[in-house]
Amino acid sequence: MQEGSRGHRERIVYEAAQHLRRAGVGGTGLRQVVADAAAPRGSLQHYFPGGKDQLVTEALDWAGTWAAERVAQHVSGMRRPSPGRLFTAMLDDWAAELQARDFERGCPVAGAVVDCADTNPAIRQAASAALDTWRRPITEALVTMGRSRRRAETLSTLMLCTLEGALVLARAQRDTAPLRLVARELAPLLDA
Amino acid sequence: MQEGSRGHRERIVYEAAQHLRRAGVGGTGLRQVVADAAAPRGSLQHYFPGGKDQLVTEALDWAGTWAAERVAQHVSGMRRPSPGRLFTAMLDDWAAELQARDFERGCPVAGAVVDCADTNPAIRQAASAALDTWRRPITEALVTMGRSRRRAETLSTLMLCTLEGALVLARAQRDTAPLRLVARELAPLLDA
DNA sequence: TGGCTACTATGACAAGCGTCATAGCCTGCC
DNA sequence: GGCAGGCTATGACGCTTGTCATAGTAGCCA
Repeated sequence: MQEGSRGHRERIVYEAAQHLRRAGVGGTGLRQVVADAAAPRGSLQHYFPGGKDQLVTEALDWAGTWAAERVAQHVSGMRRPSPGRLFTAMLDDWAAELQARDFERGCPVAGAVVDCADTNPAIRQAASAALDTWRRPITEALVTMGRSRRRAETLSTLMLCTLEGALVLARAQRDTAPLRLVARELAPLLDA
Repeated sequence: MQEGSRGHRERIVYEAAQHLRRAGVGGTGLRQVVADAAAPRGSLQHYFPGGKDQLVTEALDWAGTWAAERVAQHVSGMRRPSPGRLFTAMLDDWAAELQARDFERGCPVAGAVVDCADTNPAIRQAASAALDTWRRPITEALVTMGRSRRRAETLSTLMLCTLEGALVLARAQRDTAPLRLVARELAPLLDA
């Protein structure tokens, strides 16, 4: 049953990430996570002997690489690539997700940072690493689009900042308007 | 002792807001709040019969008006006002705060949204209201600086989005670089 | 067959949480 | 003086949390 086991482990990590998106670290209960993952409770201490910290850390890792892959998909799916178009695609993606799930889930990294940046160094570090993982493919794409590496790093950081903040505002007012607004306003600057 | 009493109430609200900034709603314990406020525990059920929800709501209200006043101070303190300069002043303010407190505290609104947007309608609503309270003086200032009202609304939203996101990144990597970066990048666009 | 390993099951633990009930203080007013 | 009411003190409740100890099961390999 190695397949089933690894399935359990992966499902737990995935479900933990989804819980982070919904209610942050403090609002994520381990019993609920395993229940939603349809995994046995015993798997927790078997696969994650490091406890909640380990699980949250792995969830952030997973989220970072997932976001990076999503960026790659956007890049490869663009007919005429440009920084502004990439940014717009990412924002559209998030807007659709928020809309579809009734603003239930935001960004797991934000959830971790807001709850743990000052209280849990390991989780803070994992959140920072996840942001780097997410930002790297964006930077690379911008380089491919002709920006200098230095400029690309700056723009990718700007994109992530604006995206994260727009997510907060959007969830607060249950409206995707902020997402669309920042895409519209920033695209020209990114393409300049 | 009416002074002392009102002092207690206000200190509790203030301290609750500071706890929100540090660890979000889930990480804020009421016993710790009253202890840090040097207030008696009994004041909780006396002043806040609505429980934690009421306290968090009032803390967000307080934070919103505080932020609005801070904006007004920045505006009135600027020799040659411009949207970009206002934005830079706000970001500098936050950067200094993060630096001084070792990245301990972020934005209370973000803490509330990330933890409660999907689980607590009252708090989500209070967070949204706080953002409006914060954004209004910014919008008004931009109108005074010659922008159309419609344009001012757009720009103030953009400013808040970027600020909130930059705070998340800055706390994640314990570096004020994102704050300085977005100020530098966005100022020209705001002044255009 | 027996043992070793991977995984699961379950109950218990201490700690913390928000909330509430109850009683006591202390001041001001009649 | 005596009563009323704003405020405080304190203990307890029920619940949930993360963590752990312990036992149990299933499958592979010798």
